[in-house]
Order: sequence, then structure tokens, then C-alpha cells
Amino acid sequence: MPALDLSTLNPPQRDAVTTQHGPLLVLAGAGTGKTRVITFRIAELIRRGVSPERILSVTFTNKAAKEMLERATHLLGNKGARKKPVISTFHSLCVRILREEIETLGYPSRFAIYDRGDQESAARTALREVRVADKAMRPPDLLNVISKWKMAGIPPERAADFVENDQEFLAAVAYRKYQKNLRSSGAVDFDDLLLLTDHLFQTNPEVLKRQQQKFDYVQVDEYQDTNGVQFRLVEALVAPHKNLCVVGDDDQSIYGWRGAEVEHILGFDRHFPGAKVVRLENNYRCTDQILDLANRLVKHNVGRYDKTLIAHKSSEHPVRFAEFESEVEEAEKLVAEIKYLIEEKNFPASSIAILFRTNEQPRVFETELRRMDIPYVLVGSQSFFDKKEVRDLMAYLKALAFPQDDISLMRIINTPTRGIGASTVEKISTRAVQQGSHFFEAVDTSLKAGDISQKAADSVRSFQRLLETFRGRTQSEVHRLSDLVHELIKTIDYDSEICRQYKDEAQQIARKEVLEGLVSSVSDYVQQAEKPSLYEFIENSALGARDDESNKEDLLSGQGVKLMTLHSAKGLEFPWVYLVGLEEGYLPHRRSVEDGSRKAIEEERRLAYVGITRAKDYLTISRAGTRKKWGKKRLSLPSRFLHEMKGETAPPEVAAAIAFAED
DNA sequence: AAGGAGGGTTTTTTT
DNA sequence: AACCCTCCTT
Repeated sequence: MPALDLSTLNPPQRDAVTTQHGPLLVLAGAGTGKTRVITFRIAELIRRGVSPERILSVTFTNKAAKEMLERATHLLGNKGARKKPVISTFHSLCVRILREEIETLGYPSRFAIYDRGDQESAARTALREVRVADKAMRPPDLLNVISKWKMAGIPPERAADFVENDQEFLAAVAYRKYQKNLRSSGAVDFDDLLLLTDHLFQTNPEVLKRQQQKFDYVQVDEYQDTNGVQFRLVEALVAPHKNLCVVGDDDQSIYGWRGAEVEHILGFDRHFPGAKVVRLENNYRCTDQILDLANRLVKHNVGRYDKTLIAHKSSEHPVRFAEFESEVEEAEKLVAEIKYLIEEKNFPASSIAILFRTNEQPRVFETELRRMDIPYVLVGSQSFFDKKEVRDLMAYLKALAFPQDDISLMRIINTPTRGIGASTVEKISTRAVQQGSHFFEAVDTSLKAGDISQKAADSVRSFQRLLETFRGRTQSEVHRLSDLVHELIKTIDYDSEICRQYKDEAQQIARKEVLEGLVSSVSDYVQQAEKPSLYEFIENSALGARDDESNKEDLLSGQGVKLMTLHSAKGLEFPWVYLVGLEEGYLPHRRSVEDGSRKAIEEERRLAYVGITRAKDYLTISRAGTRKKWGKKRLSLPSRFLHEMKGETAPPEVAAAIAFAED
């Protein structure tokens, strides 16, 4: 654990950071010790007698929250051991508030939180219900549009007025279905958590007052990434005292597509008059060459605070630019070098990171790393919870915990196959919609109406009984929840399902191990939980806040080469970094280029900036001349950012291609 | 209803 | 190359 050291701040800055009252904006560039500022402030406030639980710090990821808590606890030593400062993500904070205020809500007292996978299923169902052809709009696209509307406070009924193109017209119709289905399943998505809390604050002064009284000091990390709803929540919480300290860097705003608005950080002193502004421009992370490159690149952005970070470390090694024939060669050559570094130079694998723009890119590197027997960790979205088996089993657990959750039920009703075919499901569902009931309540009607056979009805009912039995037991035998999950897997005979699906024996074993992993994480959860419940386990999983899992991740991350997207690399640093795939269409991404707006390209440029500034000592930036896409080899041109950061003009063929794409 | 073959489509980024 | 959907046979 690095010692906390504010010697990097000059005295007025130090005073400002520890100012006890009023709004404070810390504009901190990359590598200037942003997070340290918050941790230091927490410790300082506590030292001055503020009770730890009255200090709220909000981060964007659970990982960041956990790390901050560890640092703060460490800093406080034994003194802080009894009470802890509150550190949480926006989403966990909202869940807590909603749970506390559940009585006032008028919403079902139990609600399922849908994770990304659930949201996609719900989106797919909605699209189907409004008969949108699959190719007209994909579930993820629908979710993006819905999220945009939700963050702008636009409800389903009014979405039609805000439609900007044909696709959004379809989305507006599907949005209504999506929200209706979620509500009838007793579920909320990530955005709803924020929206409901916001709504609660706006409409219920007592609730707001109660929540306001909980905290005397509020701090927000990565403030450049707050969206409209998050801004309103913060504003509401600090309204009585305005003791708000935000930390961020407008050059690292990379979540515009999720509704983040840089205006929040740029206009902080307008929103909070009298705000103190502290600028941190001394970079202690990167060598001067790395920083030069980053500075030169980001200067091409127009909408930003003009600032130049000052390096405090001189370069031992120049930044390298590598070019390869294909993406395969890129992976082979770079991994060969990594092998050399680890084996010959005793470089710890964990100090090396490979950063890329999209989730498709790490594949080649994974193959190569595995071939070379180098330990690696793929950090990010394609995680444990995205595996099909886990999602199936989680759907079972959700169906158990939430009897009205028909969306989860649909996922598992015939998985593994149990004689409930598509047409049976279709017919019962239609009846259910007609009579405005849940799926199981429509079985009788369907049978009487002659929609389905007696045999089909029996299969459905017997599955319903199975669920009910387990549902009862998850409550009465909650202390042995993991045994129950194990028993459930045996009862539904999921193992046979795996064997049927995967012919390869190694695959079968791997998949079964995944399931065992889930069972053991349930068991870990039950052990560490104060008052274990199936609901809480599901909730933790959705929010990605499961202790056991992140511990495992930490354990792993100590060992391997890290592979991650630029988005997940935000806030991290590594001694040795490969920034790969610097090609037009990837960075900047094709979709942003096609968008054509300066804003879109500037966000891509900030992504590249984030990538460069992750490197402490060594940076290699690489590109491939060809790249396989959809099984076909295609020419890949060097990214415009390469030329910008080197201070060159793009060669004619690249410039022509850029101009062509922008037309 | 289940399973397999064949055909078409796909890849931003994430709490 | 991998996935999902549809259609066809059993």
C-alpha cells in the first residue's frame, strides 16, 4: 500500500483540499493523484472530528470503491477501525436509499435488478412484441437509445416526441413495451435505480430530507463522467450544506455515449457559486516522453480546459511505434516480447498491460498468450456472469426469488428441455397478455380454450411445482442456500444439458466447473452476509459487488498480464503498456467516424489519451496493416491519432480516406 | 417437441 | 469465426 503523501501539493492547494466547507472542484489531470485527494480528504475530515459514517464518497466502479475504502482504512490506522466512511457507487447508493425508503415508494417492496444480460433479453422480447425485424434493430442498440432517453428524463409515453431518426422511431415503440414488461416482472434496470431515486427526491421532501441528514460531506470521483440524473442526485443530497468535493479531468471524459456530460465539470462553479477550484497539473506517473505524446494528442480537441501536464520523470526508454502486417503478427510479436520480458528479464507479468478499443480485439492475444503459456487476466465485461450456464442458473434463482419475473422464467422454462415447446409457451403467453396476468396464471385458460394439450399443461404445471418447492426452501433453509443451488442443478439435470451441448469432454468439464464456481460463490456469500437472502445475493451479482468474486479477481490480477479495453483501464496504471490496434475504424471507432460529429471524434481522442497516460515507464503503440473482420481479411489504415501525436500530417491516402468517411 | 443442418448476420465502449 | 435463427426431419 503506497503511503499517502500530499507533499506533491503546494500549501494553498493542500489547504483547499482539506477545506471543510463549501463546494470544491479538483481539476486533476492524468497521473496527478486524483483518488489520493479524496482519500486524504476523508482522513483529514475524520481527524478533525467528523464522524466517518457522515462522509459519503461516490465512485464509478465497485473496484474503485473497494480500493478507496482500503486506502482510507489504512490511512486511519486503528483509529478508524470501528466506524467506516461510506464509499459506494452511484448504483449501490441508490439501491440502499430505495431499500430504506421502500415504504414511501409505492413500488413493489421487492424488485429484481436486471443486469446487462437480463436487459438484453427484455429488449429482445420488446422488439419481438412490436414486431421489429431483427436486423432493423439489435437489443443492445435499443438499450442504448432507451438509456439515452432515461438519462434525459424522457418517459416512454413522451419518447415519440424526441425521435431523431427512423431507428429511434422503432425504439420509442419498443421502449414502451420494454418498460411495461420490466414493471410487470417486478424488475428495474440500472438506469431505473437512479431514476427512481431521483423521482423519490423530487416528489417526496421528507425522504429527501432524511437522506440529506445522513451526510455532512459528499465527494464524487471521476466527476467528468456524471450524467444528468447523477448530477441531480448529488445536487439534491448536498443542497443543505453544499459540502461537495468533486474530482475529475475533462480530458478523460469517455462515457458521453452513456449520457455523461462534460458540462457538469466545466460548469461546476456556475452550478455551485463560490466554488473553490484547485488544479493539479503535476504528473508523477508517466515519463516525459509519454506525457509529451499525450499532451500533443489531446491538444487537437477543441472543447476542453487548456492545460498542459508537467512531467516529473524523465524517460529511460523512448516510446515505440510498431507496425505489423496483420493482427495475428501483432499478437505474435508482442507476446513473444512479453515472454522474453518475463522469462529473461524477470519482469513481473502483472506489470504489463495490453489495451485495446473493442472486446473483439483481445481474442488473438489470448490465443497467443495461452500458446506461450503466459498467465493473463482478461479484465472486463466478458466475465463470469456472462457465461451461458451462469446466466441460466441465475435465471432460475431470479425466478425463485421473484415469482412474477416472467422474463427470467422464459429463459429457463425449457432449459434443459422438459417438453415445453415454443408453441406452448407462445400460446400461454398470448393468453397471459390478453388477461393481463402472469404466465403461470394463464395455463388454465389456455387449456380450457383448447390452445394447448393436456400433456403440455401437465409439463408446465409440474415445472411450476418444482419452482414453488424450491422457492419455499430458499426461505426456510436460507442458511444452506449453496446446498439448495447444488440440489437444483441436480434436480433439473443441467449436467446432461451440458453434455448434450458440448461434445468436447474438456469443454464439458470446464462448463461444469463454472457451475461449481457459482455454487461456491453462493456459499461464500452466505458465510459473509449478516442476514443472507437469495434477494441480496442476486442484487449483489447484478451490481457486480460480490466480495468473493472481486477477491478472486484481485488474487488473479496479481499474477497475469492484463488485457482490457480502454474504458476499463480508466483510473489504472501500469509500468509497461501496449496500446494496440491504432487504426482508423478501431481508434477512432468506425461508428464514431460515421457519426461524423466533432464530439464523437473528440471522445475517441480522449480514449487514446487515457490509453497513453496509463503507462508509467514504457509505452508501445502498435498497429496492423490488415485485420480480419467477419472472417475476411481487410486493409487497415493507420489511425489519424498516430499522426497527430507525432505532430505529423497524415499521408495523402489516409487523409483521403478520412475525408471520404466524413462525407 | 427435439435436434441438426444450413443460412444469414455480426462487433463500440459499461455501471 | 462464432452465433443465432429458421427450416426440416425424426
